[in-house]
Amino acid sequence: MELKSTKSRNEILALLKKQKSPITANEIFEKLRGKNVTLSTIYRTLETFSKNGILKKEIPQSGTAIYFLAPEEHCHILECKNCHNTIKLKYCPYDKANVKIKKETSFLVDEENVVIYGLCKNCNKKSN
Amino acid sequence: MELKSTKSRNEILALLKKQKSPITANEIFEKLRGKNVTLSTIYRTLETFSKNGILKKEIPQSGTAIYFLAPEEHCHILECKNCHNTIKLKYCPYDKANVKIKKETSFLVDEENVVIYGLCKNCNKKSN
DNA sequence: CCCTTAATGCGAATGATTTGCATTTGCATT
DNA sequence: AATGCAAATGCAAATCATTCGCATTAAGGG
Repeated sequence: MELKSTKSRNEILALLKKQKSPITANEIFEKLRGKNVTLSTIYRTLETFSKNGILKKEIPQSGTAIYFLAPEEHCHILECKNCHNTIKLKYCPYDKANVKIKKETSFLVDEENVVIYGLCKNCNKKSN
Repeated sequence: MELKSTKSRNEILALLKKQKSPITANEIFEKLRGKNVTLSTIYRTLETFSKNGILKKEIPQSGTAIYFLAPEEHCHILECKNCHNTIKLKYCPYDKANVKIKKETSFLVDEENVVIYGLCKNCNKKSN
């Protein structure tokens, strides 16, 4: 009997569900202003949800953790560093490469990062 | 006339050169105890070196930045999450996959992370 | 040797995240 | 509906990594 249903948790989960791209704890805090949810509660909830496999937590190069609903099965999200739009890949683009690495070096790659950063079609054009 | 040669910088660079695996600012600080190098100097030096392409800085899932000598050309380092030994790959295992992604989605993957985490041969055995 | 500017030391500030502790609340049980 | 207890929350203080301000020092070109 762990994981009680509380107002804060429901708010946070609902927000994450309608969220298209990964979000930080502080952004959640901002978006829930007026709903009386503390930052520490947010952090604790995100931690709990992550441990229970409901959410995925990642630390991008900015250094600030981002959270998003854990995908049902292993897949990847392409996130544009510029506009933050995302594209969900239905397959793992690197699995074959990882098998090759395993064969050559016996090293088992940990496919830990679901989010792959780069530039989407639009932003790539602009930046040229 | 930028980038002066100073005692601190030489110490830090020398350390990084004999370092087999990526290291944090604080670890550098520990290893240079007695050499009179301040943490802020270390951070500033690492920043400077990174900007000048001498070092590469990455933020792994632990959230604490790691630094290492910038590889001459694009390549990858396999780092064991358990024993921290590293294997340097001479090629980029993911470049073909990234070309495929580009073709399919027009998304240009940013090959930002040089370090790939996982388990080496030995540690993989033990963990089973 | 002098001068300008970058580099350093030190401590304080920052930002993200965690923690201690008292209080509240969910929820299973009377 | 009342009770009990562990889990959840709020709040403020603590922690950790990193950055900054500012006075002092030292590189290295002239």
